[in-house]
Amino acid sequence: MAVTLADVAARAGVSAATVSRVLSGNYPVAAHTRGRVLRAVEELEYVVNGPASALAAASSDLVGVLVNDIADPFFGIMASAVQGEIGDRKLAVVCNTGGSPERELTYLTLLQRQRAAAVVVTGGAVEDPEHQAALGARLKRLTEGGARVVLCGRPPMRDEAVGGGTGAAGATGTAAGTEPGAAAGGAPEDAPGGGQVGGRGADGGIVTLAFDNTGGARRLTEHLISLGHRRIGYVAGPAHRTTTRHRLDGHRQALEARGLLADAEALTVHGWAYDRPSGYDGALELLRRGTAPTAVLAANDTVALGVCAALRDQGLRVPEDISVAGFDDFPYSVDAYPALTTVRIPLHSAGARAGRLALGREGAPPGGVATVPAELIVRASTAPPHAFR
Amino acid sequence: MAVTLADVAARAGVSAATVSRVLSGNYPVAAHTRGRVLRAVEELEYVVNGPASALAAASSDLVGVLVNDIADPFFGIMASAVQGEIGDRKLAVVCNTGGSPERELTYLTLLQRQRAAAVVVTGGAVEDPEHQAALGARLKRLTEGGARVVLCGRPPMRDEAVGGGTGAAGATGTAAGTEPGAAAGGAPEDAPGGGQVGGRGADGGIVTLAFDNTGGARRLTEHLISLGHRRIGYVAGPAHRTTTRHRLDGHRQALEARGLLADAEALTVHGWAYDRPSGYDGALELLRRGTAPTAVLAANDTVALGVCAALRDQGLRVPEDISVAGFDDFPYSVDAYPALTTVRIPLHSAGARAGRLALGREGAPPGGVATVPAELIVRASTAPPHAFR
DNA sequence: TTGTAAGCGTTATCAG
DNA sequence: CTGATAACGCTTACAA
Repeated sequence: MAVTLADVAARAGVSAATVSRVLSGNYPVAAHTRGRVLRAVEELEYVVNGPASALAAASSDLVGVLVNDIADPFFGIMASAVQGEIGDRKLAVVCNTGGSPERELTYLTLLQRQRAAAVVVTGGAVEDPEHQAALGARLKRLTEGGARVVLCGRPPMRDEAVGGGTGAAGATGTAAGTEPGAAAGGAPEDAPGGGQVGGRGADGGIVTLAFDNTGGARRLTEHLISLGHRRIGYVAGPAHRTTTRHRLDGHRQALEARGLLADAEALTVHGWAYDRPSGYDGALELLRRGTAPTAVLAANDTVALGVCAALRDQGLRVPEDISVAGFDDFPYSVDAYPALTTVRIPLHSAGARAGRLALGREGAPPGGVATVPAELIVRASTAPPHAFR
Repeated sequence: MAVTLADVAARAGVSAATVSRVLSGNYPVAAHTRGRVLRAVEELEYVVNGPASALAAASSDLVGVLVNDIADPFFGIMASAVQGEIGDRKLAVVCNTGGSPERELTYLTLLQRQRAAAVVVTGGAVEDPEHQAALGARLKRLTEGGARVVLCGRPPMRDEAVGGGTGAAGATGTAAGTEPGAAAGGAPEDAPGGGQVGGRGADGGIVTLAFDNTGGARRLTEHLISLGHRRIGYVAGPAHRTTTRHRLDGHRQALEARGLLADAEALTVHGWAYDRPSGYDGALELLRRGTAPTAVLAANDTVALGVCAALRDQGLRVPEDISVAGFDDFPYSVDAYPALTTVRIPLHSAGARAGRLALGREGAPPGGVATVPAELIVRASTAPPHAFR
């Protein structure tokens, strides 16, 4: 485990500096000198010492990607897209937080330690002010250290959390609430307009790609209502997470607009995760609670599959007896039985954009925040309720 | 972007060496000294400089994970399991090779440059001797540099490729062929017994977790034959990949045992990838080729979903008109329509084991090679052909 | 265009 | 148990 720059230099009959310059390629070197150096590199099978060069250059070619679980398609697709953008020159360090706030912080510190060039944090945030503050602090340190930070799939950090910018450039974006459409339904937590981290352009600001979870959920519930459903169950994701709440918010906005909000509470259950068992158990719980709903919304497609399985096991047909809808439009949702009505979020393109943003290959959106649209996809798992047939 | 060890040392009124010792914790330090140091670290929000310590210690805490595509559940599940094992102390660098040999090599070099502590290479290998040689060379360099290398989901490297061990310890394992059961069917390429990289115990040898693709495929085809199928189509994966070939091998072994090998060739098509479109197009192609098969086997579950979709679009019912089976038993395969008959490979536990092996937390299996079993899972997508009903 | 030399921030070896 | 002090291998002004 040897062969260093010096060895190559010796072999090529040049100085170490020259070899370094040839290898990094950002400095003029005579063609024939470069040739000799390159040959020496080949012959010696020289491979740069990453840590050493990172130390000297005060920068590494690592890009951190925080995900809940890389095996979950929601995160897998985004991570894959990020990876696709950063290509061969940078390396993606993916960290499974399992949705744990502590691990999120731990990994952020680990990435800072590695002097990561950028960090992409994917998926919803935990809505604990304390954690938000700690997170903001970590993120701020990261950006101060020169790392680019991109949030993909969660709302922007509040200024308080991330400790204000240099002042001047930190323009308050145009969005009124945490998420588009949030104002309409009046989720109390969404409170004050503004107060978000602005896009300090290409310099160290945090850039956010928020998902329109609220709007998507609203349209989904509107679809169900227009089909004739009045009692709509909801197997939500884990509580205290932005994704869970925003989707619920959208659902409730749609209900409220039709005066259906009254029993929303009784028709909602929270799962422990965005997984199939949560859907299965949630559906059973909903069925247990007296008058059954005519339709069930799930936290996402995976949960919806669990809901369908539970319903099937109870002898109920989907959508004849009860409609089911998911969220996210995972690749396999079209092949499920029945094909899932859902809300598509362009995870791949969002992840790719996050990757470009992380590399600085794309400019930050105005205000540092962009919203990724969510599109209603109607398939076979939703139909009018019995009464309407 | 400052605060170094020296700063902490100054603040705590000790030497840099002491701070280093407190932080790495592997050296006796007086309790109260440690306390002072720790407080200083807190106050200064000190974060170790990873590259610097990696340089000085000649070791990093990065573990490389090579996958075709992290968005593919086959790889996502394994990567997640690896990640789960390495936990917070090591960081997983996941590299999407897209199945490209060049990128595989490139990433291996990149990981060597980072002085990765270990590398886990997942999924099938490309069966090009030239590439195998290049790959062996890279892997050898890696192990020589002290990195642990684990192959998960592909057959062991040949000794030639990886350039023999120190001799003595490189015992030839007990397996006879590249994969268990391979000998029975007589795939010519599987040729000579032995010749594999032995398990040099805990020291730098390459450890392999091979999947029993051949055995699984054989059992799957036997299942179909026992159902009464005689014309079995096969939408295989990309050619020249071990996974593709081993599964095909198993299929053919089963056919040959019943004298059904004759039109196997005409009933086989190769897709471009292990994806849905390949399944869709492959099924169409199969239908186009004259006498339709009564059952179709797919390269994996994702491909099988594509096959089902194509069949459905052609007005054929699965399994009434034609049976379909997949491979891998992805989480959603049970929820597909119809629920997929498939072969389960315990991807999660295999990945977890690979992770432990990579960390040296688990001893290498005898011979350095272990085979992960594959289990036939019969569900609704396979049934007797018309003639047998 | 190329060489020289001073760091970069830790770890590890030796004394004390 | 603690403190100097060399490495570690590369980058980058600064010279030549």
